[in-house]
Amino acid sequence: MSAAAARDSARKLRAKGFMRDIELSLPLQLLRAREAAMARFRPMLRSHGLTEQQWRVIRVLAASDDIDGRELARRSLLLAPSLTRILQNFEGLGMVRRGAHASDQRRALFALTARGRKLFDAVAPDSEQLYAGIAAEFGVQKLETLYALLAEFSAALAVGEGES
Amino acid sequence: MSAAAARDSARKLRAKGFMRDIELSLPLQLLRAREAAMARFRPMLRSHGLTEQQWRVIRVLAASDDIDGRELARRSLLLAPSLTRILQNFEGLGMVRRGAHASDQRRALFALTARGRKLFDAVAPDSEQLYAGIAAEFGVQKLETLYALLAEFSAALAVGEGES
DNA sequence: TGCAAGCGATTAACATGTTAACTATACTCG
DNA sequence: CGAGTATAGTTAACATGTTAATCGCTTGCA
Repeated sequence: MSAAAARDSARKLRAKGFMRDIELSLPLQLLRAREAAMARFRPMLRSHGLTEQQWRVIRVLAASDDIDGRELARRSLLLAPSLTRILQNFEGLGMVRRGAHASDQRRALFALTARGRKLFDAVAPDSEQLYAGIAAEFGVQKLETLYALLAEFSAALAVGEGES
Repeated sequence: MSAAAARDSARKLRAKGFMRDIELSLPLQLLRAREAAMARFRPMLRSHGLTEQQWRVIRVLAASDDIDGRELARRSLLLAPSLTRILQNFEGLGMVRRGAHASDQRRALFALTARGRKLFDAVAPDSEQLYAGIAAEFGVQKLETLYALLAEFSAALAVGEGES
C-alpha cells in the first residue's frame, strides 16, 4: 500500500459515515471499463463523422430490414428522445428512410438507405479491427467470462422490475 | 431459440457484411449492466434532488478533506467541463466551498460545507441499502468476480494509452 | 532572465441523457 | 358505440458528454 493510499484510507476512517469506498461502486466500475473501451472507438468513429450513439443506431439498422422505433430503441439502448433526434438527423442526411407501419399508424418503420449502408460498410471493418485488438489484449477467454457475468447481472436485476 | 430470434439470425446472415452481432458489443453490454444498476439508484437520488454525477462528486468530496479539481475529476470519473458546471452549481447552493492552493495558483481546492455533508449523510444510507439489495440478488461472490474482471479489463486497456 | 511549452481550469458549441408533458392512434370493456 | 386507458413518438427543459479553444499560471531550459 502506497503512502498516499494509506493516507486516503485514514481519511475515510475518520469520515463521519461508514460508506464503502467509491472504488466499490459498481456503476462507477462499469463506467470505467466502458470508458477504457470507448477511448479506442471514439476517435475512429469521429473520423467517420459519427458519435457512439449514432453508430449504435446504424449497426442495428444494418441488421434489420425494417424496424420500428420501439425495437430500435431497445436494441440500440437509447431513450426515445435521443433516438428521435438521431433519426431526424439521419433522415436529413439521407442515411435513413422512414416508412409507415401497415396496421398501426402510431408506429414508424426505419431502414438504412444506400448511403447509410455505404457508411456502415466503411466503418464496420475499423470497428472489427479495434474489437479484435481489445479481445487480444484482454484475452478471449476472460472476455467471454466477462460477457457472461454482465449478462447474468443484467438479467438478475431485471427480474421484477416492472412492479409499482 | 425462439422463432423471433431465429428470424433475427437469418436476417443477420443475409446482411451484407460479417459484423458480429451487436449483442457482442462490449461497450453496449457494459452500458446495459450499468443501466440495470442505475435504474435503481436514479429514483432515490432524484428524491434527494441529485443526479448521478452530482452524487459521485459528493461521495468523493465526503472522503477527501481538501481535493483539487484534477484529482476530483479523476476519482469521480467526470470530464473537466462537466465538473466545472457541477461545482459551480454546488457553490451556488452552498454545498461546496472553494479554496486556493498554497503553491499553485492554477489549482482550486474543494471541500464539502456543513450543508453538503448533511446531504451526504442523508443520501448515503439509502445508497448503501440499494447496493446491499443488488449484492444480495446477484450474489456477493459473483459480484466480487465481476469487480475483479472489470478492474483487470480497465487495467489491460490502459496500458500504453499515453502514446502518440 | 526570458520565453516556449505544458498544465489546470474554464468557456463554447453541439450531441446525448433524463424526466415530464403532449399528440395521435390503438385498445378495452361496459 | 364510446369513455377511459394504454402505447408510439415527439417536444420541451435542463444536466451531462465530448471536443476544441482560451486564459492564466508554472516549469524547463537556453
